[in-house]
Amino acid sequence: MRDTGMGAGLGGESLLFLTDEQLRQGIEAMFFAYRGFTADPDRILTDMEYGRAHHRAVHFINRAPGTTVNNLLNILGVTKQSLNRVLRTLIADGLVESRVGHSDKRERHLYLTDAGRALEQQLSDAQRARMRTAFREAGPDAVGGFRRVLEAMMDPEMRRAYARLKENGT
Amino acid sequence: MRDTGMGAGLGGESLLFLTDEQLRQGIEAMFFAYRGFTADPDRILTDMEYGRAHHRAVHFINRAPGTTVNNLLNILGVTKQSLNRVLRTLIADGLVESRVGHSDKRERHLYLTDAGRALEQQLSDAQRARMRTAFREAGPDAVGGFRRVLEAMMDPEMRRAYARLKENGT
DNA sequence: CAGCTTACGTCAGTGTTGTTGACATTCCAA
DNA sequence: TTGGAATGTCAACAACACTGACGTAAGCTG
Repeated sequence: MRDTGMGAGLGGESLLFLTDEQLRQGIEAMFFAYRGFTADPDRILTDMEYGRAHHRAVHFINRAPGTTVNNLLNILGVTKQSLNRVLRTLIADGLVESRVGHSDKRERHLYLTDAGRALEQQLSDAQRARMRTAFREAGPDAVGGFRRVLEAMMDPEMRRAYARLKENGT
Repeated sequence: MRDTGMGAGLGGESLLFLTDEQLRQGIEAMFFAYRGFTADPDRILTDMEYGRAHHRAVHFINRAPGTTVNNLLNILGVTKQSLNRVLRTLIADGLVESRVGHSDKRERHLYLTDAGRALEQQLSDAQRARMRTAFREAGPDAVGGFRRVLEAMMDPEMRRAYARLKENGT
């Protein structure tokens, strides 16, 4: 762990800091913030035939074009049957394209079509706008802390998936 | 907005900071972290007959004992039909008590029973443990940033609800 | 008091999203 | 080549959200 990196002088203070009340406030902050986080895309999606699951699929396909169903499954943390229902409608509506794997024909590689990219853009614009406002309001210093705490809150497996996507984007 | 509060000297840097890539990473961090955030209570709840909705109800009733149904509705952001289904089972199972209002007899005031408090304790222990570990790992400085960004991400209405609960806990 | 509103509960119907179970196809290795 | 593992699809079901409609009790107001 990185506890030692905090310096000995902070030991007492950090213990004092983590009162039950502070932790409870952190929990509630996560709850309320996540609501805000999903509110804008949700509004857009309900007008269409889609839900939050479609948003997630579109987001990560855009993020890692050519990804396989199995890979997407691990990232999203749902069963393949659940994902498949979503993918089926997205493919039927011409937002996602599924190409049979070249080397392994069992695999399907997923890509956004132009229409899919347009939807992703619309959804992500709304979500990024809120994130941008929040980052600006909280100040540059806060953003690092925000990201560090969130990363530490992830399950190790998800943490690795997150890191892989970060590299992807660079 | 509070943009001006950041000082003129940070303008360029903050603009540089908020690249699309940074924002997308923030979005993905929220997604993965929220999964971790709910994972432990979810595991406990599936063993019982309950779901995440029951957890939320129990959490906020514990947090604001004597709260009314209407108040809880606003905090949770669900329909009364949806909340009622949850409350009905919790009351039937003896985890929540519903008392008719003293001054306004239309209102029902909600309290946890001893059994309800026990469940809340069990769930919140797990969730707080993860939060504590994350806070420790990220360091004391990060916690402030974490909270500031989350608060800025909330809808104004939820922000007020959050602030009210914070005062409650003090 | 009469009529309107508020707070709460409930019944019925629907949609999204998760689950398990069963199955087809493809790959690979014994 | 045969059997097992991996990948993906189809079908049925459960949880939990939603809307809409209705009923009851209590408060408020003219």
